Amino acid sequence: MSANVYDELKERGFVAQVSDEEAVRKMLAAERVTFYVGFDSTATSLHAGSLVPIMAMVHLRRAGHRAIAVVGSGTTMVGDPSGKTEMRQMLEEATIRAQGQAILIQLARYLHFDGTSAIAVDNADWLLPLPYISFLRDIGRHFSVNRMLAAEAYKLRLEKGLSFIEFNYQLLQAYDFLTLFREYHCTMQMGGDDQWGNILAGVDLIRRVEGGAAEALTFPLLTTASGAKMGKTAQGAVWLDGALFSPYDFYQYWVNCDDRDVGRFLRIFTLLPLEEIRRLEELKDSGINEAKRVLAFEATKITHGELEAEKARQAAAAAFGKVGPAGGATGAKSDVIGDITVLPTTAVPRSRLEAGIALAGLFTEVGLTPSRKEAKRMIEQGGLYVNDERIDSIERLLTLKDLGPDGGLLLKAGKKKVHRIVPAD
RNA sequence: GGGCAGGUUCCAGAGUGGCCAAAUGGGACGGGCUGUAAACCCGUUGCGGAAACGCUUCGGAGGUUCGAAUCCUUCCCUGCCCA
Repeated sequence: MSANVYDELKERGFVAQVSDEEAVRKMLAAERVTFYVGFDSTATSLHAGSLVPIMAMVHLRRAGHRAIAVVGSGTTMVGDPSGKTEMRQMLEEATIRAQGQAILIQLARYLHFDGTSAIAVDNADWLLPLPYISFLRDIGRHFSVNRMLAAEAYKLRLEKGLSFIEFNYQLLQAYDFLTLFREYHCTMQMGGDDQWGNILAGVDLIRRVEGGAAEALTFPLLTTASGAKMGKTAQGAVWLDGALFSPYDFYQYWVNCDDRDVGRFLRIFTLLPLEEIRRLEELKDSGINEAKRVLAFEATKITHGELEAEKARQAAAAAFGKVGPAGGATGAKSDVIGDITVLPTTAVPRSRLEAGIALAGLFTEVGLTPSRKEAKRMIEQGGLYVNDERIDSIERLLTLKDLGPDGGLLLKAGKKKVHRIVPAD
């Protein structure tokens, strides 16, 4: 059992706040610690932001500790008001349950639940049957409304309105921790920094009710250097589910990160040794793209597997390898002219190509542009390309003549969004 | 339950009968410069149309009017104050 998991986590940037740093460090060095992280069942998939707790769990588990992943179907029915401006949309119980199941399956990919060193539970199992009055008497009496109201997490909501149901969230999360403490001797809860108050409430509750000692650790809420929330793009969340967000796009998400974020991201989202990361951080100017490719490959490998990561890498190399007629300058690395066929592809009936296809429609059809109107606008602005050649007129039709030697052709929207078209008979 | 103030396009926020597809700012997107980065500069930002123009939008439903985001009725929702 490594003596330094805590220090490793800290050095990698996983630690925002800890209840008692010395106690946690000692505990993690001396014994097999059971810890937990909760995940909301608000969607059918987790997104890139959730990788922070996931990776922390992976590190701890590798160091010999026991991980409990709690899917929060019970708490999701209530909704956490912490740091939120508005009340969360109420979801149906069946929906929440189904989403919880999906998330559990997703988590299994990283944690390989075996019932002993990685355990999966759903808090709906113990929260839903709770009897109201005895819950109030046993648990509710330990909570001070005065203190809750003073908490920073509720400040926003006191201005905008906070309903009673949400006000109970903290009690439920604290009760989760108490339950896990009792059932599994779980002594540490981790979560995003916005969960600090909720986690501490659990630590307090364990002390008051059981006289037990438990610890809290939070992760920094990552934002990108440009201020955006981690794991969000203009199109929406960076889902971990390949069906919602393709491995190729996932790979590109990391490649396109801000220079300033590369080091931080390598530490958190990859398992590369720190020495290797430090070496990559030394890269400057255009060399830093090499570090980004490593980041993208490693991160994609963890979420989608090595095969998908490799495909994504090759597709990116193909799309940005500067081999097209328009690419004057030679690309940085001409080692791999990647496999172009792994790019997102749509087959179009040959007859349509014979007749000639209006481009604005086709770009929209394959999802490169949201509407024909937008596609036309982009053509006017010189933002759409066929085989790396700028489309100069909205009259332009796509025909068989556009097919390249490989039998397909490439559509580009902007410099980065690519889609391959192949004829179908 | 009573009183007051509100619900506008991705967000914030103007607009109070025609000049409104709707100011301004932010965001986003495209172009330029670069390194698939940042910063900066230019442009775009409801849908359809090559265009003329048409269509759908201002919480929901109904109504007044030649004409409504703007007026009336009613319903839903939010905030504040009082109970």
